[in-house]
Amino acid sequence: MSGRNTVVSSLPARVPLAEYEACPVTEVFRRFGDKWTLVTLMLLSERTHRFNELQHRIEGISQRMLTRTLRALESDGLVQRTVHPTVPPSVEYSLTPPGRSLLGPLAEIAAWAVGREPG
Amino acid sequence: MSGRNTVVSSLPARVPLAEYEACPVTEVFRRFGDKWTLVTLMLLSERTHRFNELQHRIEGISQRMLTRTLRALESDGLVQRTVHPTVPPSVEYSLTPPGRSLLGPLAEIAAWAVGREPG
DNA sequence: CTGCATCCCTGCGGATACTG
DNA sequence: CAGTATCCGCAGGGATGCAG
Repeated sequence: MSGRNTVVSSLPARVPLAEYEACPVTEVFRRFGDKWTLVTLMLLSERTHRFNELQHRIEGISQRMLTRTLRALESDGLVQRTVHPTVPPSVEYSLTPPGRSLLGPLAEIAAWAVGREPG
Repeated sequence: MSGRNTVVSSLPARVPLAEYEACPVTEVFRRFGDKWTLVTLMLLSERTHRFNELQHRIEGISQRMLTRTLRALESDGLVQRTVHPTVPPSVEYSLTPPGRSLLGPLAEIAAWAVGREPG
């Protein structure tokens, strides 16, 4: 949407494609609209998890997708990855403060979604 | 996530795939994570639009995708489609009350997204 | 004007096998 | 244990053409 965002500010007569694709709000939904990001984030909101823990708690996720999901969250600065150089290696994932700050707004959406559930 | 939602309630030891996919919160993000739904919704939050108006205001969208996007929003009950049987036909799209009720939560996400923009 | 039908291309995501 | 590499199918989405 606008270079800032479309949800808050008023919209131009014609929404430029480039700006829309650069819109941070759009970006958020595209990120969390993928298959595994949301569950992963929610599990991490409980507590720190090891890689294997996550894989066992999320039914149906493959190693590949868990890795990709975590890497994406990490590069977004929402998740912190900590490697313990033991043998065998142990890697812990936890939410960063920005990651936690998302939980509030997320709960808003959740409340809305749940509120219109069946009827 | 859980049959209700994962964001609010506590998570099971193992998140069942079926329940996660049925989670309304997940569903919301998947819906709005697609390419055109968010802009469309935002334009409609301003006022009622005709099909052609929308297509001209959203740079880069194809007829096909605008149709699909609107149909999806309609079947979600977020958008109302009104056909005026004139020649040539005229079709108007507007937000339903449920559609409007989404704007608040959406603004929360927007604020969060904008808040962490560049730095 | 407002669509639907068709073709095609790309990227998401699953399955499997291999490494430090 | 925690990944990476490879292959591959499928759905999202663009371009174009036709229709009521």
